[in-house]
Amino acid sequence: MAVELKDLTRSEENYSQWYNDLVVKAGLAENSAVRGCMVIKPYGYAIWEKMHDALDKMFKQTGHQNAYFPLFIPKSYFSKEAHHVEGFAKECAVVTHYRLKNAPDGNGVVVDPAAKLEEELIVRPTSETIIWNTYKGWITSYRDLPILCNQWANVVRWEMRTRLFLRTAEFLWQEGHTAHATREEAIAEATKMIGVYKTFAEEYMGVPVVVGHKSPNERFAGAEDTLTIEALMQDGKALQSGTSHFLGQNFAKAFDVQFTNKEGKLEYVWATSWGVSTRLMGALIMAHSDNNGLVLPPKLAPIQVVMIPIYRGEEQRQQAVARFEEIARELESKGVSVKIDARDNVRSGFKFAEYELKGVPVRLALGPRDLENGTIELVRRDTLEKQTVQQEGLVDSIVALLDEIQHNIFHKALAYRDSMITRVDTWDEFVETLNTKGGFISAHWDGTVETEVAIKEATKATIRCIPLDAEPEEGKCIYSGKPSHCRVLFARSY
RNA sequence: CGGGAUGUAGCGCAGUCCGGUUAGCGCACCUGCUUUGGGAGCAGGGGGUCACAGGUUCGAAUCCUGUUAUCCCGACCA
Repeated sequence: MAVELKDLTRSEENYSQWYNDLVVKAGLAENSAVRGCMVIKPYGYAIWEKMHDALDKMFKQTGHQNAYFPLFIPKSYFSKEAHHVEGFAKECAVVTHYRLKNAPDGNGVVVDPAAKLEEELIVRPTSETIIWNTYKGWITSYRDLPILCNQWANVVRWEMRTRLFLRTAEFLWQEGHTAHATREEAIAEATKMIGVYKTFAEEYMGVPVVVGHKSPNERFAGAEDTLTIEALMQDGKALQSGTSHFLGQNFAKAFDVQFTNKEGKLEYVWATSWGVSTRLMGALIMAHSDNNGLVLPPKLAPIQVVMIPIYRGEEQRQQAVARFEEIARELESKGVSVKIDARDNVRSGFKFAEYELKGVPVRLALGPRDLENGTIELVRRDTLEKQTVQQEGLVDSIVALLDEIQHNIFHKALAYRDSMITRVDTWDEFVETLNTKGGFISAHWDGTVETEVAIKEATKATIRCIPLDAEPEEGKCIYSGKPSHCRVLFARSY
C-alpha cells in the first residue's frame, strides 16, 4: 500500500509524469485496458460527484432542467451542419454492425457481415445534432421558448493521444442545450452560463479563471461565438476548463427548427450550448497539488476531516476512537464530512502520509497524551501547519478553518496566476517569456487567423481568449506589427 | 500516420552488448514475534509461459526473422 511520489519539480518537463503518478497513486483514476479510456476509481468519482452536485444545483437555480438524449447519432444528422461535421469528423467512433456470430474456425466471435447497419451510427462526441433534431418536434411557437435543457452524459472523441482526465477517449460531462426566440436572449444565456462556470471554478474548485471569447480559429465547430474559462496550471500551461457557445441560428437552420413569433411570422430559433467535463478534475489536481499529493478544496473534498487515533494497545485505541466518535457526530451535525480511520493494520505515520496524498483538508490525531490534557493535534493540508489545540471549541474552529482553507487555496492560486500574466510588446519578449516563464502573455494581436496560426507554428502558443474585461487599448500586433485595439491572452496549453 | 523507445511476478526495474547453475532485486502480498505521536523492524513464505510465433544452437530472457502491445515526441483535440 505504500505510495511514494517522485519528488519532481513541477516546472520541468516531467510535470506530466508527476501528474500521472499523482492521479494513480492518490487513487483517483487509472488507464484502462481499453485504448484511451480511463477507469475513474471510487475516490476520484466521489470528487466528480461533488462537482456534479454543485453544478447541477447551479443549473437548476438558473432555470434549467435535466433531460437525456441518445448515445447514438445517425450519420445523416451529424452531417447537417457543415462546420460541425468538419470539426468532429476526425475523431468519431462509428457503429457499423449490430450483431456478432461464432467464428467459423471456432475461435471466439466475429462481426456478422449480414448485420451491417443501413445507416451507421456515430457515438456522440457532443449532442447538438441529435438534440436539435429532437427540438424540431418540440418547437412551433414563441410560447414553446425558451427551452433550457441540460444533459449529464458520457461522450466519445477518438483522440490520438490521451491523458488521464485531461483528454480521454470517453469522458463524462454535462452539456446544456438551449433554444431561444431572440439573438439577444441566446447571447445572454451563453454569457450567463460561462459566468456560472466561472463561479463554480473559483468558489468551489478554488481555481481562478479568465473569462473571454475564443478567437475564430479556436471557436467550437458550428458556433458563432465561443466563450471560455481559462485556468492556469502550476507548470505555466493553460487549460481550457469550460466553454459556452452562442450557436446563432446555425443548428436551427440545419435542422429546420422554426417558430411562429408574436407577429405570426416564421423565424429560426436561436441556440446556445455549454459544457464542462471530467477535465475539471485535471484542473483541480494540477492547480493545487504539491509534492505531498493532492490539495483538495473543502467544498469538493469527499472527506473533509480525517481522524487518526494514536494508541498503544486495544484499550487506548478504543478510548481514542470513542472520543473521535463524539467529535464526529458534532461535526456531521454541522455538515462536515468526516472519517475515523481506526485501522489497526497500518501505522499512524502511514495514515498521515496517505491522507495527505489524498488531499484531505483537515487531519486530527488524538492519543493518550491528548486525552489526559484535553487537547488534540490538528493539521491543515494546504499549509501542512501542525498545532495542538484544546478540544473545547474544536468543532466550531474546524468549521471556520474549512472556510479559511477554501479561501486560502483560491487566493494562493490567484496570486500565482496573476504573477503569471505578463504584458509583452515585442516579439522577442514574447518568445523569451514563453520559453522561460510560461503562463499567460497579454499582447496585441491584429485579429487575423493567419497571424494566429503563424504564432502557433512558431511557438506552440495559442490565443487562449480575448478577455471579456479587456480594456480597449491601441497597439501594434506582436507578430505582424499591424494595428490592434486590445490585448489578448496567449499561452501554451493542454 | 511519421520519428524514438520499451515489453522479465500485482507495481517499478536489473540481467540482453559478450548465450551456460534452480532468472534476480526493491515495493506490495502471506505467516509469526516485537512495534505504534510522521510512510516500522526482524525472521520465514508464496507468486514467472522472461509479450507472442518461428528459427539458430548441445543449451536462448539473451542471437536472428516476423507479429503484436504499450509509452514518449509530432499532427488532432474539451
